[in-house]
Amino acid sequence: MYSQINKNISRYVTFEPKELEIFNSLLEYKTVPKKTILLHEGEMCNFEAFVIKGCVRKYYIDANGFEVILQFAIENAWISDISFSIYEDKPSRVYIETLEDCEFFMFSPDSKEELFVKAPKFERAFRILMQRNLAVTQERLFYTISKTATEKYLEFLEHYPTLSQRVAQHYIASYLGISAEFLSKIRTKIAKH
Amino acid sequence: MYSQINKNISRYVTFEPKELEIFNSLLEYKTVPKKTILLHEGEMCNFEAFVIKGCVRKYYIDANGFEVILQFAIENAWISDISFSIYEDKPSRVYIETLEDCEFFMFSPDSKEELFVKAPKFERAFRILMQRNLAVTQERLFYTISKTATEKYLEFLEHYPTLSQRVAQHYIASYLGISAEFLSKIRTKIAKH
DNA sequence: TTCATTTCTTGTCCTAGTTCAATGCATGCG
DNA sequence: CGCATGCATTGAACTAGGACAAGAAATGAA
Repeated sequence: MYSQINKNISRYVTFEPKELEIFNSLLEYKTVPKKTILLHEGEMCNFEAFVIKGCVRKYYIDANGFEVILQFAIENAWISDISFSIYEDKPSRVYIETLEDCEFFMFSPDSKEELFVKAPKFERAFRILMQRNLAVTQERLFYTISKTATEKYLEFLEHYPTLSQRVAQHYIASYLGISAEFLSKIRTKIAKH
Repeated sequence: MYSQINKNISRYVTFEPKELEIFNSLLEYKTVPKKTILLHEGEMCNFEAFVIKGCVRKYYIDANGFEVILQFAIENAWISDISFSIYEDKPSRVYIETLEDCEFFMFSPDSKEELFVKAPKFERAFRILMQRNLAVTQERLFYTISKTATEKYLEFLEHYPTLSQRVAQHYIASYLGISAEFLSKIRTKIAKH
C-alpha cells in the first residue's frame, strides 16, 4: 500500500526503512468520489495529497468566469495549493477537484512539521519536490508564451499520453489556454495529417 | 553589508546571530558590469545569486531565436536556475544576464550543503523561498493565459513600479509575451487615456 | 561633437485564435 | 427505455496581436 508513495519520496533522497515508517504513519488514506471539490477558492489549503489512483485538476476562475487549469495530477503525483496557503495564512485562489474516483494519501501541515522534527531528512526531499514543481511550471510558462496552440497540444500529448483519453477535451483546452472549439479544429487538422 | 541579505533570509524563519554569521561566511561578494552573461544555455548553473544592487534578467531562447524573459531580479531578489541544473546535473536551458552594473552575494551548491549541515534551520528558509518562487510563477502563468496584453502591462507596472524606468521596453514586452511594437501601441493608447 | 547603434513609434497588412450559433453525439439518470 | 444534459464538431464573422518596414529619438563611444 505504501510502496508507491515511498518510491516517490525516495526519488532524490535515500531513506532508512525506519524513516519511511514514520512518514507512512503520518499519512491519512482517503477515497474520494469523482467530481468532488477538495479545495474551494477562499479556503485554506490544509493538505498535500498524493494521488494513489485517479485524476485531479487544479484551476483558477478568471475575471470573466472562465476556468484556467493549472495542473492535472494523476497516479504518483502530488497536488496541493502549497504555494500560498499553508505557509502564509492566505486563503487560496484555486480550486482542486477530482475528475475520477480517487484514492489519496493526505498529508497535513501538522504532520509535515512532525515529520521534519522526527526525520529531518524529509525536509530535503520535500524541497527537491518543490524545485521540480517549479521547474515544470517554468517550462510551462515558456511553452505558453512561445509556442502555437498546435505545438502546445502535440507537446501535451507527448507529455501526458494517457490523459487525453481520460479527461474531457475542453479541460485540455483550458489547460493549454485555448478555446475548446479551436482545440477541436486543431484535432481534425492533425487527424487528416 | 550583510543586513539586506539577512533581512531577506529571516523573512519566514528567525535565526540566531550565530547562525547568520555562519551563513554570511559562506557567501561570496562579487561585482559584475552590465551586459555580462552569468549563465549560458548548456552550462551548469552553479550559483544562487542574491542581488544587492542592480538588475538581472533570466531568459530562454525559443525555437525561432526569440528571447522569452522568465524573470527580472532587482535589489533583494534571488536569481538562479536552481530548478534544474543544481540538483539534476542537467545543463541549463536558460541565460542569466546583468542589465545594469551589479553587486551580488553568490552562494554555491557546496556552500549551501555546508550551511545545511552546520545550521539545518536554513533548509527550511530556502524551502519557503522556493515555495514563494513557485507561487509567483504560477500566478504569472495564470495571468499569461487569462489576461489581455493591456491588462498584463498594467499589472506589470503596478507590480514592478521602478522596473519600467530601468529596463528597455522590448525587455518588458518579452517578459509579457508580446511584441515590442504592440507594447508601444498599448502605451500610446494608455497615454491618451 | 559627431557618428553609429540601439530603442521606440507608427502605419499597413496579415493570421492565429475567439465568439457565437447550430447540429449531431454520448452518456448518465429516473 | 427514453430523455436531458453535457460534449465535440463545424462554419462564419470577428479581433487581438504579430510581422514587416521605415522613420524618429535616444544613447553611447571615440
